[in-house]
Amino acid sequence: MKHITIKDVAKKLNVSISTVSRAFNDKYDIKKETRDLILQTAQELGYRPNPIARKLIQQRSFNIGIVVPEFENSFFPQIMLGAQEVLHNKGYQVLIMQSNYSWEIERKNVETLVDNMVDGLIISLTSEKQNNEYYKELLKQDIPIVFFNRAVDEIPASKVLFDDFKWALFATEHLIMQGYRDIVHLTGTHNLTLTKNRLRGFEQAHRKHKLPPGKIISCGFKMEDGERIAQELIDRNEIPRAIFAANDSCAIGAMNVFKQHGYKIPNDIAIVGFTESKLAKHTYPSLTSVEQPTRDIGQTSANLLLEQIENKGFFVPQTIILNGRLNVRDSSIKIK
Amino acid sequence: MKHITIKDVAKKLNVSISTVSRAFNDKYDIKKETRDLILQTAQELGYRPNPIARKLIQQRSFNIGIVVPEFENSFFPQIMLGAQEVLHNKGYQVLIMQSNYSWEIERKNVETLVDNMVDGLIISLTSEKQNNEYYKELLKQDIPIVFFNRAVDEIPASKVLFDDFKWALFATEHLIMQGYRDIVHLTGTHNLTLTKNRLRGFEQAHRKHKLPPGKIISCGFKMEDGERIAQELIDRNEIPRAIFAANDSCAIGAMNVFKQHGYKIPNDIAIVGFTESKLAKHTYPSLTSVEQPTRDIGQTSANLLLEQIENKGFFVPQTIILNGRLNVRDSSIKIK
DNA sequence: TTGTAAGCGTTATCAT
DNA sequence: ATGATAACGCTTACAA
Repeated sequence: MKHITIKDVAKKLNVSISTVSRAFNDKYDIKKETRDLILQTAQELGYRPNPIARKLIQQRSFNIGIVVPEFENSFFPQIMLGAQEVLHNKGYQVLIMQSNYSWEIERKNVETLVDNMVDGLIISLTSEKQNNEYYKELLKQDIPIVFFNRAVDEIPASKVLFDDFKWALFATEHLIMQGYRDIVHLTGTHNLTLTKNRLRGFEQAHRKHKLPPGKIISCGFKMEDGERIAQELIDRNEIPRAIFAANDSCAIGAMNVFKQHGYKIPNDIAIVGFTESKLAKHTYPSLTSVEQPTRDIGQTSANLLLEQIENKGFFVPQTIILNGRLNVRDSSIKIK
Repeated sequence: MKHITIKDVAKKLNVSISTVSRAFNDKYDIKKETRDLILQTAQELGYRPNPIARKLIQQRSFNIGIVVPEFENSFFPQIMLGAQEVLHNKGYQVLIMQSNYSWEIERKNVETLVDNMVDGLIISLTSEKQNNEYYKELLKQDIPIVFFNRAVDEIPASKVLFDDFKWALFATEHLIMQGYRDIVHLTGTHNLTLTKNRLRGFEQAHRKHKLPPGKIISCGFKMEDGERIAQELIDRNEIPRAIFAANDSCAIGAMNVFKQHGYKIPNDIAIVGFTESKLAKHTYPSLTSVEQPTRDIGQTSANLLLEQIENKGFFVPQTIILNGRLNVRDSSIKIK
């Protein structure tokens, strides 16, 4: 079955295709009656202007592309919800792609989106090294991009970020204030800026409170990472009094293993996570964690992007840093 | 900055645009040397064939659209991962859109995807009523669609489903075998086929074991729904001995409220959920639940779609029903 | 107010 | 093996 095109409508009414086109694009002069007639018969015929053809000529699509590493952890989904809200309101449709934490796939994703002529991109980087030149090239071609969550200084684009240093400092301080000493930090994936910043916060907290530096263990962001580290600590009989993990998955993985081995949380080991996951509230005991303003991140990114789309050519890249919250729960309460 | 087009490459090498085009589409005759030369200079110039133009003429895009209600619960994300795996392997890119449980947005999503000329669609319906005529129309236009999770009989398309009846029966039987009586079923969202099927399974289990019919409470799929129902039961002092909830969120919501009021799970109330969420393993106590083969659902849907794309015109809609698993955990263990 | 025709960046059908 | 040229479905000067 063939698609109904502008020609079919034109033929049916014995008008030119430009007239039909005009009926669908208010900005031109056209008699009200003809327009109504055209719109009506178009509807009857089931005609919808083909946006592919439209894109080809107008070079814009009213589509926005979002690329995220995954959406299993409700962190990215919530951000996308926030972004979608704003973008829908402005008449944009949102195309989402996931990179699966692979920079090659991320690259393909972005290319696909660009190929589809999205008007702009919202991206959370998977790698801080691999695609930088490519992104710079896109930016040079005046394709609006906003990065969030993970970004790279050398890419001159707008960014929506979180102050990992500050909140890691707060999270660690919280443990210190509760009276815990001998705190171990389980770091995130190696080499990531946010990993480094969370680590810096951890260290700064110790300095600020004139404590000897805390122990640092390279861990990772997955539950298995936390499980592995906990097992190693148990095997080596080096049980810390408290743990500050670089994210919730890792914290929960460690917590589970400790629990299985009979350790009580927080009585034997207190634990604090980072980047509030849906799980934190529901684990036993519930997990103290730093919450990021996910919805706000999405909205802010979208607004920044829209601004950039509207002032294409002469806009100044902005970096917005949003605030979070420390949700104190049972895993780190003060023990008597 | 202007986009580099086929013309730029042609001009640079003093060949016709058709030759350049041929270099990019193996199927035509072209001298190896010219092709290599063209490909190389194209690379240097940063030229990539514009897929929009390509789509316009070829009427295909090697893009597949997936529409889901949400991706906060890891259920849909895992399915998409499975689908993406298969589709990437076959050279397709995957565009994802979320309907937010609104059939209007779902409609817009599908329209956007069709407008972008995706070669096929994988959809989980949000409503079983609202867009049916539209989908039938698309199918008539030979647009390949596979529905999964939620589908409607009257739409003649391929479907990948789960046997809700059977697994609700198993789940309920599990409670019965553990010795629990006075079981209450918290149903899912009203009017959905899967809600009805889970309910039927619950009832059938009672019949099969010659028990008086269990109590049924209309609940919903959200955590708040479960919380509300639990609160009502407590207020009315109608504490059941066991609960079979239509999904995990609802089960967990109810469990939390009961726990807050001092009830022990499963000693006072046993609970079984449905459709394994990531949470189930981590709640306290851990939640017995029916697990759907999410990854398999995604892969199967993708394969069905690819088959359909390749045999466009004459294919027979298939319905594939996949198997699940009951993960027995602490919330429903036998009490002494 | 409406029609004509050029053009968006490709591919595909002819010739050559 | 390569080049002209029509076509894909639409928008938009320009002409009428």
